[in-house]
Formats: sequence, structure tokens, C-alpha cells
Amino acid sequence: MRRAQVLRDALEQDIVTGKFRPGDRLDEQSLAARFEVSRTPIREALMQLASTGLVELQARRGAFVASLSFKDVVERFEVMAALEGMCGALAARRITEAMQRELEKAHEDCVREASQENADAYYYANERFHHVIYEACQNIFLAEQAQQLHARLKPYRRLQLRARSRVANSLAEHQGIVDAIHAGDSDRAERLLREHILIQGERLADFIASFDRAA
Amino acid sequence: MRRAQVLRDALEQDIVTGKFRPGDRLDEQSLAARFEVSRTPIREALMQLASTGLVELQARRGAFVASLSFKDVVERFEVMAALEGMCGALAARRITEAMQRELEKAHEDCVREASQENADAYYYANERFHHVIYEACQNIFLAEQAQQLHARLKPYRRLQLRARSRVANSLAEHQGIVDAIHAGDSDRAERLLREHILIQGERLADFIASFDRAA
DNA sequence: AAGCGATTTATTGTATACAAGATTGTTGAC
DNA sequence: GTCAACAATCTTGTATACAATAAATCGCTT
Repeated sequence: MRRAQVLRDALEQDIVTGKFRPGDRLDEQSLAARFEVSRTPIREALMQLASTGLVELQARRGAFVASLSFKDVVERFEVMAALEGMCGALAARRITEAMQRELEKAHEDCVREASQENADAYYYANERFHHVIYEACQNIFLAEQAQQLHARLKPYRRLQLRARSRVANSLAEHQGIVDAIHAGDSDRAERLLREHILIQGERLADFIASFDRAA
Repeated sequence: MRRAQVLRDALEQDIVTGKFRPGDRLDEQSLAARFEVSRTPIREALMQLASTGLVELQARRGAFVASLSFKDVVERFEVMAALEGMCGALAARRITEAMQRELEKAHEDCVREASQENADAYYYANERFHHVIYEACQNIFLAEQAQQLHARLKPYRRLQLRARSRVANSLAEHQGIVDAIHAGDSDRAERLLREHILIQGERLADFIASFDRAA
């Protein structure tokens, strides 16, 4: 695999996990020294990350870890709602039986993990649930776009408090979505998924607004 | 402005206008010689174009003008429908009076140009109409995503025959959309815009399917 | 002492040189 | 005549050197 790809993944990981924080400067030379490569593949990696919106390139000023304002986050969740709603609508019409089983299994996993106290395990089960829906829509491009935006919002989701009450509501919403897709009711699937995402967005925006003094 | 940016625009123009055709190889050296720069900014420009999906980078194989298959086009129009539908829904709730006037003016321009025989002028008036809707949604990120995908599909739209009957229908649809947004009916605006885009996608996909023997 | 300006310094942007891998052409054997 | 293997060549990927621009510091003037 190309070095720049490896560097891209490493940098992405460092940003997502919070090693680099929003607003941090990403100096090419320092990164080159740290990863023991030249500036060329570093620059390539930074440009790729810029295209996904994870870093911001300022002309002749360098690269910075992008920081989303309150408004930015709300905006992205609105787009996420549109994309994921469309995934649900298409999935309700097109989902295969195999995918249907996977979706039900993913939902069951969410329920099981929620009953445990392991917040991370629930987080990943929830992520899996949504990824199954992305794939179930049978539109590769749509699934890619949804996954990309989902990933872009990941560092912000990790900030979120695991409110137990929200988890219970979330599971109920998941059940409704599974039912709608199973029934082939594309309108209901779309509406429920859209609301599910927008609620998450509002919760997260509130949380960010209370912490993000930089914005 | 950075050279790479200029090169990016120039290459994009050449691809969109059909100077380079889907599947064409984009040799770094040739491009560097043609634009009288080194390979470095050429590579940067190609990577940026790859991030928008206009060119495809194959590892150790080079860059090629991306060619969308029948399925690819249909998929992108489905996403376009979701994004533009959301734009319409939000615009119906949030549009300013100034934007409302711009939208009506853009629609009137479409009607006027349609009555003339200048296909290009109608094409640009139509483009303007959709761009106003993107901006009217008051979600900058959503507007950017919609514009980017719109631009990505541009070279394929240019292939399309200007069927007069389709233009008449299109104008009627535009009128319905303007009315729905004006009435603040977000559900109707979303549904009408979505259908408007999906119809275009189907038309275009039929056309491409009859020509694109490579796919 | 404070503010403005020039010079220095550091960092990005571009060019070129080098290395690694892929493609293609040629040559030989079957 | 065809297929395969090897070699030559061409192209991408990376490193380094150089140029240009923006930030910062130091000095001068008021």
C-alpha cells in the first residue's frame, strides 16, 4: 500500500481519537519527521484529509485540524438525515432477505449491548446497525456518501455523553425502523430514520455548544 | 492563486467540455509539459479532481477520466434527489423574501429562455434556478454538497438531447416547486423536487445506456 | 515607550532527481 | 504460430533542493 494512504489513516486515527484536537496546526515537517518520511507523502495525506473535511488547508498558512462550529454540526446532521432517510426509503423497497436478517441481528445486538454497561460495545453495535442500513439500500454511491459523513461526525459523537434514557428511546426508534423496512413501508422508514438522526444531531449540538468555546 | 488550483480548474473544464473523454488516460508528464509546470502541481490537481470523483486514480497505474456506468448515474441521481429534496424542504421553511424573489426571477428566466430556440441559454437558466434553491435552504454544507454533485453530473447532462416536450414538463414542475416553497409547504416542495430530479435521472440514464457501449 | 517598518526566519509551494513497480516488447522454446 | 519468461522502458511514488510568501522579531523613529 502507498505510504500516503497509511499516513492518511494514521492521521485520521489521531484526529478521531483526539490526539490532535480541532484547531491544532499540522506542521508538515514535524509530521514528516515523526513518521520518518519526506514531506511529499505527508502533503498528499493532508490533501486527502482536506477533501473529506477532516483538516482545513489554508493557502500559504498550512493545515489545521478542522473544527466544526455549532452551526456546522447541525448542518451536517441535516444532510445525514437526508442521506440516511433515503437509505431507509430505498432499503424498504429493495432489501434482500439476507440483509433483512443482518439488520434484525444488528438490532438485537444493540438491545443486548444496551442492557450491559459497556458503552463502547453499544456504540459499535449502533454503528453496525446504521452501516447495515447503508448497504441495504443497494445504492453503492449513497452508501459511500452516508458512511463518509458518518465517519466525519465520529469525533464529535465520541464526545457525547451516554445518556441512558436516550439509549432506551434510540432502541425503540430502531425497532420502528426495522419494522418499517420489513413491512416495505418506504415513507415510514424514511421519516423514522430522518427523525432518529435529527434527534441525535440536536442532542449533540447542545452538548457541543456547551463545550466549544472556540467556536 | 496557487498554480495547482488553476490547473484543477483547467483540467475540470477540459473534462466537462469533453476535450478529455471518460476513460482517457491523464499522463502526468504530458500534462506537465502542456501546462509548462512540473509534475508536482499536476499531481495535486489530479488528486483534487479524484476527490470530487471526476478522475479515478489507480495505484501505480495513473489517472483516468472517470466514466460512470448506467448504474453509477442512476445512483448519483438518487442521491441528488435526496439532497435537492432536502434543500426544497428546508427552503420552504426558511427562504428569505429576497431569495424568494430571486427564485421567481430564475423561474421566469427559464420560461423566457425556453420560448427562444437557444438551448444553451435555457440550460444555464435552469442551472441558475436549481442553484437558487440550493442557497435558499440556509444550510451551507447541504448547498455545497448539492452543487458538487450537480457539477459532477454536468458532463453527462451535456450529452442529453434537448427534447422540447421535456422542457415543457420541466417548466410546469418548476412552477409547482416555486408555489410549494412560496406556500411554505415543505413536504410538497420536497416531493416535487425529488420527482423532478428522478425523472431527469431516468431520462439521462436511458440516453446513456443507448450510447455507453464501454460500460 | 510605543508604533511602524524592514529584515530575518520559518513554512508552504514548486521543481527536479531518484527509486520502485508495472507494462510492453522481444526472444526463445515448444 | 503461440505462449511464456525476461528485459528494457516508461510511469508513478518518494525524497530533496530551491523559490516564494507570510509571520515574527528586531531596530529605528517619533
